[in-house]
Amino acid sequence: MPVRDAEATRRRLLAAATADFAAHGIAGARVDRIAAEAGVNKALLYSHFGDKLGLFDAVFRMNADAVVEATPFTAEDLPDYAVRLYDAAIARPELIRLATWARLERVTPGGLVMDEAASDAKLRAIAEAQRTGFITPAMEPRDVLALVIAMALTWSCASLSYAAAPGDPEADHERRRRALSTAVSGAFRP
Amino acid sequence: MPVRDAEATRRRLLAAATADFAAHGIAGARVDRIAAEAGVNKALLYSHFGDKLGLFDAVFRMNADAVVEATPFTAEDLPDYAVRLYDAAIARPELIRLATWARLERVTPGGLVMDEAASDAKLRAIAEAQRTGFITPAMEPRDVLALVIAMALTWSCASLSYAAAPGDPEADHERRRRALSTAVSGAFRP
DNA sequence: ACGTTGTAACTATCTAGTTAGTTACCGGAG
DNA sequence: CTCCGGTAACTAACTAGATAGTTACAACGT
Repeated sequence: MPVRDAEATRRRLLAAATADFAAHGIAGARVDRIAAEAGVNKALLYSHFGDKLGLFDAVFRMNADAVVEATPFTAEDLPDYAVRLYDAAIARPELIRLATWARLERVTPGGLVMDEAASDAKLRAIAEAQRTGFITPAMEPRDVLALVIAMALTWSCASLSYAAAPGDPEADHERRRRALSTAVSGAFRP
Repeated sequence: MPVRDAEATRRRLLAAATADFAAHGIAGARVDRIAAEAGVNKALLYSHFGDKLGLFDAVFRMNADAVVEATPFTAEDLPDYAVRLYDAAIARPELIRLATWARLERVTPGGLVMDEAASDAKLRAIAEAQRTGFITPAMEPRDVLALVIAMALTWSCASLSYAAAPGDPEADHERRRRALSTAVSGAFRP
């Protein structure tokens, strides 16, 4: 590999920035700390990303795409989708933190993580599952989707009720998965 | 009223600090801005609250107590409790934001808003409602409570799925209340 | 030779927290 | 009633360090 590699530099910056923004938020993150952690000169960071906000947006977009692609949506089996989302949120808390910072410090209302296309596809799948009797037709698809996601993130690191600790015994996780599955199953039964 | 009133000064500081912390978080809030907004000298702020974190903790405790007392818990009617919590979250988004900042920047795992006593009382009420057949005994009370709260906050300003806008038409709120009520009702049915 | 990649040092501004001193209030002595 | 002294409430100005962003210049590779 070459001594000079703009692409690799960019990746190192994004990795360091992801960690720092997830830990401290936009206002709390430090540009010098990120550059030092990445082993990159600060001026180089600015030439790549413009400013601190530009760096945050790049970090957020990258990670939001990753998480959406990582957990495929199954409208005809919402409990399973919820459980997989629970696992993803526990396994990668920094993504949840990043999204929460973005919500608080950047975009105020509306959708956040998913783009229009990803969201639309899920909504259509829910409508179809309502027609075929997997999901109650008593709610609008967008409310079904929002509720399932909220339920899956009940114990996430940004939860206002009760956040799971990283070192919780597997039995706790298993108990929550069962509770979540039961609750989702009942909540949207036709 | 006296020209000098330490208690009134304290209240003005807490009010200004609540607004600033809710808007910008701990790292983003500015001590000078808070003092100026309250019309209080900065040194006075420090004599009252020690430092920035001390001020935040005072602000958070005050508001957390207020919200817990404002929405009484009814284990035998969880859908109604959820709807009242939804309304509270929409009406006072700054409380939700404050709690979310606290979660991200201060306490990492475990409970957040409620103290031991308030939480215990709710958990016992849920256990009782499980015995009397209002709530499924298939889940532990703590999971029931966490899930209900998470569901009620599905559209709150800190939601990762879809945040309600302040100016949403009443029809949207009504639609969400019905969806929430239906979902909660189904999720914990025995 | 020349654009891309990289660096060290710098600046202007901001920020939490402090200090040394001033003013209103209040209870008691005269 | 009024003067006095102590104390609590309050203030202007300051400090030391941090912070985002810039500049002028050097080295690499092709």
